[in-house]
Amino acid sequence: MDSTMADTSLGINLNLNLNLNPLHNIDKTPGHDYVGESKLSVKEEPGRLIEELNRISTENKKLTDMLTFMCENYNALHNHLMDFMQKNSENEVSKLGKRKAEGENYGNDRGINRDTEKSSSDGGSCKRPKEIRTNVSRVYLRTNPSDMTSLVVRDGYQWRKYGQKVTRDNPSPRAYYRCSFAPSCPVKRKVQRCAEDPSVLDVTYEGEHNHLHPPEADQVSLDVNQGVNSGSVPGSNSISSSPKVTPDLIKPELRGNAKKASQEVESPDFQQFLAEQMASALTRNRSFRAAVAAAISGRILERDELMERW
DNA sequence: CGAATTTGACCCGCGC
DNA sequence: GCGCGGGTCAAATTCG
Repeated sequence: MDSTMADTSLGINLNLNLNLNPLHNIDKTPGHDYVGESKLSVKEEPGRLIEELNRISTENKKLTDMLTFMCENYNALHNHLMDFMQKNSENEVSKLGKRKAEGENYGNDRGINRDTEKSSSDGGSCKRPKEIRTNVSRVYLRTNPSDMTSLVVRDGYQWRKYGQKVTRDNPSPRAYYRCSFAPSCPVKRKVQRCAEDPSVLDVTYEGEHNHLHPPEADQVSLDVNQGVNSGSVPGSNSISSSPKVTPDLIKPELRGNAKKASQEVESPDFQQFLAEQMASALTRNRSFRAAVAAAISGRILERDELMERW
């Protein structure tokens, strides 16, 4: 989950009411004159605190519910996207015909396996059946129209380019990358500009990462050529409207099983973790920080005006 | 100077 | 068998 989780595109409006209790927004630091609660008697204080605690608890519960709801929506959306992408890649394979479907199957360690493949086919009829490549995902990214030559796509993983080719059906070259984050990682990536719309990059991922996603510090949001909007492509097979492209190609065993995950989601620890993650994601979001800053400064100004009137 | 990228050569499967 | 095209290799070059 990243900062995009806070996106209103999920159809959820997180009304972070910063004016819940204006009294508590007032700065209580010793250096400031504070006029509000000091008039309360010592007897009234515990009751008021309990009341306040209850209010916060209720609020916390509401927020947790909203968060859970958002997560459910996100997961549902993610599943839809994956189904959609899988269906499209299947259609593509059938369209491209037998040759391509088979040709892509053995792509991986082709050079290494050449001999073994040959020897296995020497027997004549006992050719090794070529399995259908299932872990192929395709992503389209809109790039900056001012830079139509670069094929750099940042998705958090570390890629090493090992080839470039001009293909027959597309005048723009296709770049071949291998995942170099882990030496043994078999994942490959092909990047090519769309023939119809050169501002769109067609990124094909093949295989499963046998390692976890690189640490947060190494991750860069997928802004092709830095600071460029990625987006949907009308009429394309699959779309990437998320600022980060992290195809779900990590081996299932690394992902953990779904049942365990759902149990974890139920646990209070996870709920707290989720809330923390959300908070962290929100605080990383520039526009959110700006909104908070504006709201806080608004409150401070409001308080100053009140103080002046007093 | 080491790592990453470029690029021409090569390999292999497929269609004719 | 030959040519075409996609994919890969590896030496040369560039970059930090």
